[in-house]
Amino acid sequence: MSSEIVETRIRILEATVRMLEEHGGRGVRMGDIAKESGISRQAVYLHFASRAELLDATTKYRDEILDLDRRLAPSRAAKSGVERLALYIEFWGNYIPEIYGVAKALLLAQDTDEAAAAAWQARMLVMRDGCRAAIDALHSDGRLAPGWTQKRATDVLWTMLLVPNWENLTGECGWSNQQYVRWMKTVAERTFVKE
Amino acid sequence: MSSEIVETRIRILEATVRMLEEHGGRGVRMGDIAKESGISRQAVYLHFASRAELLDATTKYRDEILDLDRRLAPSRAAKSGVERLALYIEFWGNYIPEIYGVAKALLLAQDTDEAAAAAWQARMLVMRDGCRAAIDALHSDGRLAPGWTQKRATDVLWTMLLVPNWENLTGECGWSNQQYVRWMKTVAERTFVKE
DNA sequence: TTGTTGACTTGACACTGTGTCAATTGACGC
DNA sequence: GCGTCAATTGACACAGTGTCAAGTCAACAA
Repeated sequence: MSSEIVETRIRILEATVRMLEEHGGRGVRMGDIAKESGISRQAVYLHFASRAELLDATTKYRDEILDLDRRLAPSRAAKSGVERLALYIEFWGNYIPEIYGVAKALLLAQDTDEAAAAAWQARMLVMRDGCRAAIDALHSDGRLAPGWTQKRATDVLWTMLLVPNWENLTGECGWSNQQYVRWMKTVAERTFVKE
Repeated sequence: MSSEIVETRIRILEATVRMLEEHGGRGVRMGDIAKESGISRQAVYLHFASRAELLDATTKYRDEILDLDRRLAPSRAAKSGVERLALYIEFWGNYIPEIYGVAKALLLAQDTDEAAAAAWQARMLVMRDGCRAAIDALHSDGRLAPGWTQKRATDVLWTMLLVPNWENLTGECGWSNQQYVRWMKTVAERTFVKE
């Protein structure tokens, strides 16, 4: 039955998430994932053509499981640009730690793997859309600080929110995630909001 | 003569810089560097124990050649905290493109190489000192915006200036280096300077 | 002249991880 | 009983780093 195919596929995806989250996205090999799934290494390749494809599928699976859309709803429903900006940063800041392992693996695979780079980039462009929407809302309210074009402000907000920055602040600098969210909001407000 | 040893060593370092800058730090192998230096791959290992050691030595060599100290002088001589902050961002923003190839290679090697990770981290901690000095100067002047501790402001400034952010803005976002410098100054001033 | 030293060369090899291939097993439906 | 299909097993190609051993070659010294 094809439901068994699906079952194995999902078992692989679950195993991948588990391994990557456990090891912070580093040093997890195809063989490790196979072992964790309870199947042979080659069987993994029956379901995913390459490591990049597996990682890509895993991020999408993770978004589904974590109900990305529901999490995005508050920022989308915001009544002002200022609120939208704050809620988007809050969403993203709380989302990163939940996807960090998988995201990091994809981020690392970028260096050697064309397909992984494309998958990560696509993902980041989706995140950029959220930034753009927040900046646009701010602009519509007439609250975008003088000097910024919408494109330029979006670029900066997007860059600020990139995973390596979260990594540096919560890792190297020892911040809690709550601090990250609070201070990114502060920086974004001081930078982009008029008055 | 030992001057010949030095000559070969420097030839390797020069070749490494050339190759890395030319290829943006990606896909340059020990064999490529050897070929570019006009020696055998094994001869490279007579001078540098590992790829990480070579990359580390190359960044230090690059700093020397580019006269890092002289470049840092203006920000160190600044008469106010506000000026120091601006001059430090200007220094760093103009320095990154000159070391990008080598820096990127070290950054990439981090994933697989413990020693490379340590070398990069040490380098970034030196950069952090510059950030701390700027924030401290701002604080001494009583111009650090309310809400910031010196540590927290340093963390944020440091993170903002990390290479991946420069990479994203000048690469993905298509900014010129001049724009990078100008807008990072703007963000830093709005974020950290009182009034 | 011969001998030593030391940088460098050449070629083989170990190791790791990804991805491929081919032959085989074993369960299930018909 | 027969075909189908997921999965297994084991071998292998490939890339890149790093190691090892034997040999070359020039400079310098007695």
